[in-house]
Amino acid sequence: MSPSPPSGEARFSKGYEPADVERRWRDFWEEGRSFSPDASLLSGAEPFSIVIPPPNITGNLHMGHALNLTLQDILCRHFRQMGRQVLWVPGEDHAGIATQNVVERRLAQEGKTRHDLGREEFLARVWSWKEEYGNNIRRQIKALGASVDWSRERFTLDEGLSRAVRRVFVRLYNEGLIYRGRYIINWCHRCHTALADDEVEFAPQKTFLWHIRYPLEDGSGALVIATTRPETLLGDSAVAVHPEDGRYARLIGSRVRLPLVDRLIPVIGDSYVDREFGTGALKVTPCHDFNDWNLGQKHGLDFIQILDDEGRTNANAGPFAGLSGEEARRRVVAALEERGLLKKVEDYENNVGHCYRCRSLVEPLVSEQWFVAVRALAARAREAVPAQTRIFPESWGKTYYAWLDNIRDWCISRQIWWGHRIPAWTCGGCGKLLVLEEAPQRCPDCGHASLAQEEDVLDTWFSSALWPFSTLGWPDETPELARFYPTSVLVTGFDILFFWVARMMMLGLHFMDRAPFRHVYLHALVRDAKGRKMSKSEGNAIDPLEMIQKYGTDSLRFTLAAFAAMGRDIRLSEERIEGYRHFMNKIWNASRFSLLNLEASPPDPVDFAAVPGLHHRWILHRLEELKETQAAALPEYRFNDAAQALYVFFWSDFCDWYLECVKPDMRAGEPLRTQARFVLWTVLREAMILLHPFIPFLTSEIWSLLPGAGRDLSSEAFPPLRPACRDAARAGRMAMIQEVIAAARTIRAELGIAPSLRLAAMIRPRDEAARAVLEEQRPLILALARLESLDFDPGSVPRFSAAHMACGNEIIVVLAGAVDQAAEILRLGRELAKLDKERALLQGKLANPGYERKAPPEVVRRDRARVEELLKAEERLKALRDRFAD
RNA sequence: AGGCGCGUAGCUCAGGGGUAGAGCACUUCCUUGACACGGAAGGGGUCAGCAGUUCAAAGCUGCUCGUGCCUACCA
Repeated sequence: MSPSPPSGEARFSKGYEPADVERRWRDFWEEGRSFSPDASLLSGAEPFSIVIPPPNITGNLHMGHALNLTLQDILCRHFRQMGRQVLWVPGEDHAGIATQNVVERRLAQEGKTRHDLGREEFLARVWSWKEEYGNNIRRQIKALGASVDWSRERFTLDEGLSRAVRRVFVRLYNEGLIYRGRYIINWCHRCHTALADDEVEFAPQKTFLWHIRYPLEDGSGALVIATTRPETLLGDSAVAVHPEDGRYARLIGSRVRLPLVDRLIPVIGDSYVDREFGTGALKVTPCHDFNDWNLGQKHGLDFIQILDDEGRTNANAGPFAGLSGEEARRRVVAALEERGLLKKVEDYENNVGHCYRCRSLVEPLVSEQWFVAVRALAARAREAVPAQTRIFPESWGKTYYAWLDNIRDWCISRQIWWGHRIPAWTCGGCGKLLVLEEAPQRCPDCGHASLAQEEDVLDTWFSSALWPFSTLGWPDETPELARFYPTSVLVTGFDILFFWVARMMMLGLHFMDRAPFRHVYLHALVRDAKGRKMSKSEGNAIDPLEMIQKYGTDSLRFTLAAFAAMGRDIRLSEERIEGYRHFMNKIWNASRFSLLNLEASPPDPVDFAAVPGLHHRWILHRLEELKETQAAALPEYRFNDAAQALYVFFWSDFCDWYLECVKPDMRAGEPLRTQARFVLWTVLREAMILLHPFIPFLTSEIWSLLPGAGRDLSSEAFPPLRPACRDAARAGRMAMIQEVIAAARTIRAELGIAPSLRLAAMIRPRDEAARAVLEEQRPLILALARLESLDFDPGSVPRFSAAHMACGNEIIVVLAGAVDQAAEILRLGRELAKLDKERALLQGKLANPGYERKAPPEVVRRDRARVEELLKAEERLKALRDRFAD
């Protein structure tokens, strides 16, 4: 069955028009549930499974998604052809903070905040956003032609996945791997929530380094510290110096008087302090700096919090209480200056953290949060690479290890509403903390019924971390889980190696006892023409949908595949997409030509290994090589190699040569025509199969028009290998014919002879073997070089003629008299210079004493033969030139 | 500060020990019954620089210069 086509001429227009074709095939694939492995048949063929990196529901797909989906789709379609049972699970991510921000921004336009609506109504608003944008994203995944199994689509907040999240949370809690406590964390004042370490992005900022005097307790002077955050001195509880710093060592154990606050704080020694930086003395504010927090723990210092979760000073700030951070800084600096405690102020540039979702300033804050103790999980995730999971390209392994080796506990609670609410309740009676999968009715200890659930939700990445098994049905023991876990490969950008990949590794290993993927393929980031990361906010994004509209999905897909060389970023250029649209058109027209020369039913079979035509044997040989390249490249994620091989095969070999060779056959009688039809049909047919994973729409359309095509192409198997068609010797003979034809064309072009003019030509073969081949292929040479006649072994070369060498064969074109002889002499001179240069290079190489001894024999033989050939060619060309010069 | 990567044709990029490739752009000719989104023939490159390894280096090694990214506790 095929989609209902428009009939007749419209179906095979002169140029390929993707829009209509794509729409029809999209509908067809969707209706047919073509890509849904039957659950009752989950056995037999070896499985191949991928879980989609779920796009956020915050907006539209960008070019990174287009790349990601294209590469996965190529793999899925390829392995389907290879007979594997393929499952590609689609889905979307609820993207906690990001989505909440988007919806809050929309509310702000109505002049409301989420607090005006209340939790329940706000969540209803987010859900309706999700419906709208979830559909949008689904449409776009379909637009790209992704062969996902929509019947198994999941959403990180759907009922099943929520159950998985609660199960995981409770288990980890009971195992002591999740805990709650007051710690210093990253706090985004704008999003009003905690962030994990990797959700903070650092950016340089111009600021000042304030040098402040802290008077010694005994009044004998002052210790000068340098800081970028003078206002936090209100919460200082020590000054730290390096224990071996000659300037300060004697002060360790003494005390200094904290300016403005007048509190006595100790001077401590710690080798953490960098003697070179600033004054070599460091103020320690355990509640407002990560390092100071560590020092505070280590040295048992006081923890004095002076800023609240709004970033405003609290009662601990004494006279400076109730101010914004900025205002507090201004006033503290002014007060210090007034008292003569500000020694100097330097310009300074430092790195400050920003929220990866809203870009606003992130500051350390001490608060009560939930954490995952990751050390043990991380160790296991580290061990699993490469034992269970191979990373491509391999070099990313180092980065993966480094991150896991230095990992800190993962802060998983977020003070927002959109997400998985933490399944923990506090009993209003006895205060007991209950961590349970389902809401309890009453406290098991005291029987009290007033139980308050945690307000916080989980980090979005917590639910994403379960994706490879939660989407397959876990915690239920589903057939899908048994069959498709671990998945075959995760295809994703390296930018979420830590956020996502490492965490899936940790939780997958912990809960499934197996790493979630056999391979992780990290592809490039798509950047703009200037090499910047494409992003909506920067306004430099190339919209994939716009490209699809302009050039067609297949053009975009093929471009992305051709660009997807491992370990390198992609700078997408629209010109390149346009270039590959031309390729699509070429495929379309070559098929159009083929179909015009085929009949309604498949041609009668011919024994491939016995077809007489050299061009047939050659193209069949090249086809075998192409199959080999593709079958080798795709399992190694060398998409660009496969794409390039397809391009060269189809355009250079098939269109430029084979089709031209076949044209005379089609005008000839039997059996030539039948043979040509069968080989042409076979090659085109198999080329469509090989191209299909890259450009599914165009190939499906052509397939549906091919005689005897049968079912839809997406369920067609990889073409059978034909070892008997591999014939490098014959392919080499064809190469010689091609060169001879090119030689005649070169003469024609360079001497400006009209293409319409049929020329008489002569040929002096290199040797007897070459003579046999050339004589046999005389009709082909006549046709493609547009010759009137081709004589072998002319007794004498006519006075008006031009010559060119091809693989040691001398091609002589007889000119019609009125030809510029001087031009030919010049041309021969250029040709000679070229040959001479090459020969000199080779002879130099051969003259090297070690060469013959150490180089592989076939290389030496080849070079020798080439020199011979060059010498002969030069000799002949010189003779001709001399004669013309007379 | 460490780690990773990149510097190849005018531009965007493949390739990778044994005669330099693609797309776009450029020159000339061609509407030859698939395709002008095309065909044919060309021009254009000391493959960043230097030194090594090798019979042979654009490729491997080291250093230098330029450039990009990631990680990190420089107040």
